[in-house]
Amino acid sequence: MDIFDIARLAGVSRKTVQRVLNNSDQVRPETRDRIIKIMEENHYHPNVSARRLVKKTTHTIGLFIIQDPAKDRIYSDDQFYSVVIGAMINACSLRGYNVLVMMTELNDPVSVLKLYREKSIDAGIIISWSNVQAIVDQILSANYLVGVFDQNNLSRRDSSIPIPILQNEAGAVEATNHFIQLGHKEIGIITGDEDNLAAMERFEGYQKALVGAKIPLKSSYVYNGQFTEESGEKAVSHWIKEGALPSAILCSNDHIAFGALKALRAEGLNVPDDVSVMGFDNLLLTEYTTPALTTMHVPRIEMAVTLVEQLIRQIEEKPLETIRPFQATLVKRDSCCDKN
Amino acid sequence: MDIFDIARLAGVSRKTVQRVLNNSDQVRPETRDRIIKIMEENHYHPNVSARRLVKKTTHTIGLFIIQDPAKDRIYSDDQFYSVVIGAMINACSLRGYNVLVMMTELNDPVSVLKLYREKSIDAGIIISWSNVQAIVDQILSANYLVGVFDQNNLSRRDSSIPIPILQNEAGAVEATNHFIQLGHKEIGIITGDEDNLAAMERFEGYQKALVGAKIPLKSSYVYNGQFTEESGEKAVSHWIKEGALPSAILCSNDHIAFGALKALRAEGLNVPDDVSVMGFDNLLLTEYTTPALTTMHVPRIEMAVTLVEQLIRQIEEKPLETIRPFQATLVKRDSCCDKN
DNA sequence: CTGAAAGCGCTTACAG
DNA sequence: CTGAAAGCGCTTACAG
Repeated sequence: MDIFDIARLAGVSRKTVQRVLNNSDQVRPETRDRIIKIMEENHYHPNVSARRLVKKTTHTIGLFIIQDPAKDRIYSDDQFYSVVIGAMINACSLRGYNVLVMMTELNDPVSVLKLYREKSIDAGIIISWSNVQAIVDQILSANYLVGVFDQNNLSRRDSSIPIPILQNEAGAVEATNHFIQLGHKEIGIITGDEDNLAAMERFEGYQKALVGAKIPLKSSYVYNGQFTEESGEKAVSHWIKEGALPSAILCSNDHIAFGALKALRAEGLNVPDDVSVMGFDNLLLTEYTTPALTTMHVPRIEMAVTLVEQLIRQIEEKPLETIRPFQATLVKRDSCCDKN
Repeated sequence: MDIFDIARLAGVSRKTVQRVLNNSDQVRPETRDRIIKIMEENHYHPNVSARRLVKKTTHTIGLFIIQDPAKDRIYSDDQFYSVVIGAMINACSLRGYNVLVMMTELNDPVSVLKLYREKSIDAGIIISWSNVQAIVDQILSANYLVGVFDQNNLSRRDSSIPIPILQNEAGAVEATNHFIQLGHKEIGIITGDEDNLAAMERFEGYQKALVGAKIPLKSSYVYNGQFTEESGEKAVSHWIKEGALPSAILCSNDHIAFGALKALRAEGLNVPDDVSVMGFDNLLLTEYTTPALTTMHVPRIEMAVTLVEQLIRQIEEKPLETIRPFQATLVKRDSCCDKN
C-alpha cells in the first residue's frame, strides 16, 4: 500500500494524493475528502523513511542518557531524572516529535555522534550526572543541535545551546532564611561536591543569608561533603563527635538529607525537635521519610519542557526566546521546628 | 558525504564500499582497511533512511507508555516502571536496537498503530497500569509484533506474544509463610483491586499458606482494598475501629504498605513491635520508610530484559525460547517482628 | 487543479 | 574481486 495505490483507488494522479498529504488547497474539497476516506480505510500512512530521505529531516529528537559508573545510575538508583525524562518525552510527543532514547557511557561519544551522522535525529538532548562538555563540543563542532539538562553539566556557559538555568544561590538563601525566621542561630550546611557548580552556588547562598541576618559564619558548621546519602551520615557523626551539632542543617540536596535523617535517628535524636533538617530538590521520596522532609522544590518538569521547546525552535529555525532562570521554592513539611 | 564520495576517495567502485559496510569477505584486506580509514576520517555513516527504505526494516523498537488518567502516572507518580523502562532501553541499546519512546493515552490506539504503519518501528512494547488487550488486538490483527509488560495488562493469555509472567501466588505463599515462621497467627491481608489478576493471585497465595499451616481463615482479617496508599490507611483504620487489628499485615503491594505504615504511626502503634507489615514489589522507596519495609522483591529488571530479548528474537525470526515464570523473593528489612 | 520526470542515498540481484 | 542498472516510496521543481 503506497501513495500510488491510493491514487489508483481514488482515480487520481499520485500528485493529487500528495497534495492532500501536504494539506495543499489545490485540491477540490470533494476529491480531498474522498482521498482521505480511502487512506483511512486502507490504514495508509506515508513511509517515513522515504520522506526523510528526500526531506532530510526526521522530526526526531535523540535523548542521550549518559551514565557515569562513578555516579548514581540514571533510571535505577537515580531519583531525580525519571521525572525529567518523562516530561521531555511527553513534551516531544505533544509537539509531534519522535524521541529516540539511547543509553551510553560517558566515554563513548561515538555512538552519540553516529545517530546524528546517519541522519536518525534532527537534534539531541543530553542527560547526565557528569560534565558533558567534551561530547557537547564534538556535537557542536560537527554543526549539530544539542541541548543539555542542566547548566551544571557544562564547564562553560554557551548561550547558543538550550539549557535551563536554576538559581541555586537564591534558593539556598531562601532555605537559610527559613531557618532564620524559625529562630535558628546555629545553622550548619552539608555541601555537595566541590567541583559542582550547583553545590558551590548553594553554599554561596547559605553564606549570603547568614551575612544578611548578621549571624556569624562558623567554619565548624560547614561540612564539605558530596551529593550522597553517605555524606549526610558522615557529617552528622562528625558534628556529634566534635560536640558541635547545629540546631538546623541545610543539606545541599535531598540525598544528603536522607543520610542526615538516618544518622540522627541512629543517634537517638529527634527531627525536628532536637535538630531541624532541610533538603534541596524535592524528590518524590521526601514525602515518605520520617519525618517528611522540608525541602527546596526544583521545578524540573518546567525546566525539561522549556528545554524541549527551545530545541524545537532551533530545529524549526524559529527565533529563540530568552529563557528566564528558574527559581527553587520552599516546600514545608515536618522536618523543621519553630524555635520562636 | 555519501557512499559514492567514499568510493571516489578510495578509488574503488561504490559496490566495493558497500561490501565493506556489509562485512563481506569479497574485499581484499588492504582495500578494506583503506576504505574503513577513509570512512572514519570523513565521519561517514550510511544514511539510515535510505537503508531502511530498501531493507524494509528499521532496527528500532517502539516503547509505548500508555497513561491512564485513573491510575498513577508513569514517570511521575509511578515508582515501579522507571526501572523497567530503563532496563528495556539499556537492553535494546546493548543489542544495537534503537528505541523510540512515545507517551499516549489509553484511548488513543491510532498513534500507536501509526508508528507501525509508517514503518518507523519493527516491533513495539507496551507499558501501562491498565488493561491494554484492545490495543494489542489491533496491533496483532494488523500483523505487527508487540510485547507487553506484564501478564497483568491483558485479559487473555496469548502465547504468541512475549510477556513476562510473575508467579504471584507463590510469592504470596512465601510472604505469608514468613509471618507464620515468625510465630504469627493473626495474619491479615489488604488485597489489591478486585479486577486485577495479580491481586487475586496474591490473595490465593495468602489463603493457601494459611491452609497449609492449619491456621483458620478469618474473613475479618481480609480487607478488600486497592493498590493504593489510601487503601492501606483505610484498612488499618477499619481494623482498629473494629477492634480486630491483626498482628501481621500482608500488603498486596508496597503502596498499600506505605499507607498502612503511615496509619499505624498515626495511631501511635509501633512497627514491628506492635504490628508486623510486609509489602510486595520492592520499590526503591521501601529502603527509606521508617522502619524499612520487608517486602517481596519482583525481579523487574530481569523481566524487562527477557521481554526485550524475546521480542528481538521475533524480529529476527529466531526460534522463541520458552520463558520460565519469574519468582518474587523475600527481602527482609525491619518491619516484621519475631514472636518466637 | 493535474501530470510526468528526476532525485534522495542506499541495497539488491545480475553479470563479468 | 568489481561494475552498471534497477528500485525502495516518497518529494520537488517544472510544465501545462
